[in-house]
Amino acid sequence: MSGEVFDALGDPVRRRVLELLGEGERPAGAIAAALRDRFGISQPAVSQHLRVLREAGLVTVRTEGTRRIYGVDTDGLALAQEWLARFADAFAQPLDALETELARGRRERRLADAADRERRPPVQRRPPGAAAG
Amino acid sequence: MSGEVFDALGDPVRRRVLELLGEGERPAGAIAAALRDRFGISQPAVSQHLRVLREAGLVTVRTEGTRRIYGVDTDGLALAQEWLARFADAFAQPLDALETELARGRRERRLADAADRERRPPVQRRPPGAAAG
DNA sequence: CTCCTTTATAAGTTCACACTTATATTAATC
DNA sequence: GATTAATATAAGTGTGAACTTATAAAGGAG
Repeated sequence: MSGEVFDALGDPVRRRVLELLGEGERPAGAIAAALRDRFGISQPAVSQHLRVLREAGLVTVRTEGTRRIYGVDTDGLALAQEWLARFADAFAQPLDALETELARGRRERRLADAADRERRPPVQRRPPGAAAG
Repeated sequence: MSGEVFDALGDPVRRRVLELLGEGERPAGAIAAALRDRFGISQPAVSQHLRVLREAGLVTVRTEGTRRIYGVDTDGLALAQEWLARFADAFAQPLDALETELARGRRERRLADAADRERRPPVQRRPPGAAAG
C-alpha cells in the first residue's frame, strides 16, 4: 500500500477538506476560507494540506484562470478501500458490511457489551494480566 | 468520525501489525518479534503501537496466562469503511469499485495519462497557474 | 517464596510535520 | 506595463509522536 493515502487521511484537517469536496468541487480559496473558520489556520497551511492530498491521489485539480478548482479523486479512496477490504475478506465479512446500516448495527451491538473488552482504561496501572479493576 | 481510526492507520508499523494479525491471532511477543525483524524496533515500541490500535478499536485482546493474544477487530475497520463509503456513494461509484481488479485498472489508466495532472512535480517552482514546465 | 517469562508503563530524547510570516508566480484588469 | 487577485513555495519555529532504556506488574515454575 502506498501508505501516503492513509497518512493523508490521518489528519483531521485533511479529512474535513475531503468532506467539503464531497459536497462538490471548490476553488482553493473557498477551502481555505472554510478551514479558517473551522480550524483557524492560514491560507498557506491549507495549500500545504492540499498538496499532501494531491500527492496521495485523493484530490484532483483543474486550473481555471487564476483559480485552482479542487475535487475528490476516487482513485485514492479506492486504494484505501482495497486495503481495508482485504481484511473484510479475511474475516469472511460480506461486502455488504460496507453499507452503513449493517456495519453500524454490528458495531453498536458489540460496543454494548464492551464490558469484557479493553479500551481506554481509567487512570490505573494495568500490567500484563490486565484483569481490569 | 472518531479520527482515532485513520490516525492509527496512518502509521506503517501499525498497518503491518494489522496485516500480520490478518493472518491470524498472535501474542504480543510474536508481533514484537516480527516487527523487530522488519523495522528494527523494540518491544516497548510495539506495545505502544498496540495500545494505539486498541484505543482505535482496530484490534482485540484476550489474556491467556501471562500472554496477551491480539486479533483484528472488524469494528474499527468497519468505521473506516463507512467513512470512505460515503464518498463512494456521493460519486455514484458502484460498490464493485472495491474489487481490486476494477479499481486498479482504473487507477493505472489514469496514472498513465497523468501528464496533465499534477503530482509530485520535479524540483521546480510551480505557482498558481501551474502550466508545468 | 523466589525466579523467570511476558507484557505494559515511565521518563526522556529526537525528529517529522503542521503551522506561521514573507514572497514568488501567474492570470486578469485597468 | 502596473496593479490586483488567487494560489503556491520558502524558510523558520514549536509541538506531538515514535522511539529509546529502565522498570513495574502479574502469571507460572521451581
